Amino acid sequence: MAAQDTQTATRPATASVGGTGCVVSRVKSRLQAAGLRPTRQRMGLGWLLFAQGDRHLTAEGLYEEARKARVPVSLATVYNTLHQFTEAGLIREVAVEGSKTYFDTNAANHHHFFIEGENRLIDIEGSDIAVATLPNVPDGMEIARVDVVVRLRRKA
Amino acid sequence: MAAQDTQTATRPATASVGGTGCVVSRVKSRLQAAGLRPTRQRMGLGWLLFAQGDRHLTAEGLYEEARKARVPVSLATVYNTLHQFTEAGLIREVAVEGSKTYFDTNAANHHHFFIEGENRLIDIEGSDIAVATLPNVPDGMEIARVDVVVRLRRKA
DNA sequence: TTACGTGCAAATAATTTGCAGTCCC
DNA sequence: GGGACTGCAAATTATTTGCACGTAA
Repeated sequence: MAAQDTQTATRPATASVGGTGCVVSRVKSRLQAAGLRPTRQRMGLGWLLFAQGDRHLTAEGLYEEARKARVPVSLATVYNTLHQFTEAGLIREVAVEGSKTYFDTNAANHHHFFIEGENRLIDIEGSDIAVATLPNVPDGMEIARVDVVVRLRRKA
Repeated sequence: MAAQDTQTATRPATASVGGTGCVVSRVKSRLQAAGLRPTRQRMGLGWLLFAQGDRHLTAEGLYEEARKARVPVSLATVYNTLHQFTEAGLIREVAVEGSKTYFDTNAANHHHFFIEGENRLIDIEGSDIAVATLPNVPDGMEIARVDVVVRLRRKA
């Protein structure tokens, strides 16, 4: 069943838990649903992550944004929080080579363009790509996820 | 054209440059074709990399093998050499999340299984997977490569 | 109150770099 | 011989951890 999910990019249902319409309370609800206390830092980072549509960022990047947005938080907490959010399924890590780890605020299955040289990620719309035939999976294993990265370079 | 290559996994033509049949001289030829002096270290690492079929390894891993095989080489040189080989197109980096960088001795386009928990990579046979529809590429860009990683987990 | 969070600084882990000495062409 | 290559150790970069203090339930 994981195979089919690969082709869709719908938001997870949790996006509207406790949907009062207010972004802040929605962030709060998502945290609580994940068993995380809605502390000032987590609320602030959650706001930055979820209030602006789908984004791809690094821990450093989010830390920088938090500073600009006057969210009082340390870099270590940004790392901790990103991992907790990932564990909770609110965001996910994107597998790209390179030293830094990128996090994607869209936890639903979808794929990416990766711009070589710029180290930038762009979402690929769900309907624009599909994995046709899936390979035989080794015994005792199942597919957790299928990641597709289309690497782009500037045309000559 | 990059799109179609995605589905094939044939070895690159360079694999047989100067093919006298002897593995050592074949490694030597490949290095020279890439403009790299066939030094003892590069020959040794080239042997380890190419004489055993397709492999996926980290710098640390190759260093360890070199030690066991009595190839005198330092870790720094292993890193340098892996990057030079990558630049020359003899091997390639595989994009998987995690701290370590994996190198693949098969530089041809093909895809991978990634075993979660074990951090292990397995080749997917070229014919077993295919990307059906490719997305529209942004203006001025072209596809450099398409990477597919099928993440596997042990069945419950 | 009290367990969970957070900040800071120090610790790791992977990788890169500077430079003196070595080796291939 | 001379530039390319290598080894070592020190430097960098990204990330994690230990521990004292703060704060939500």
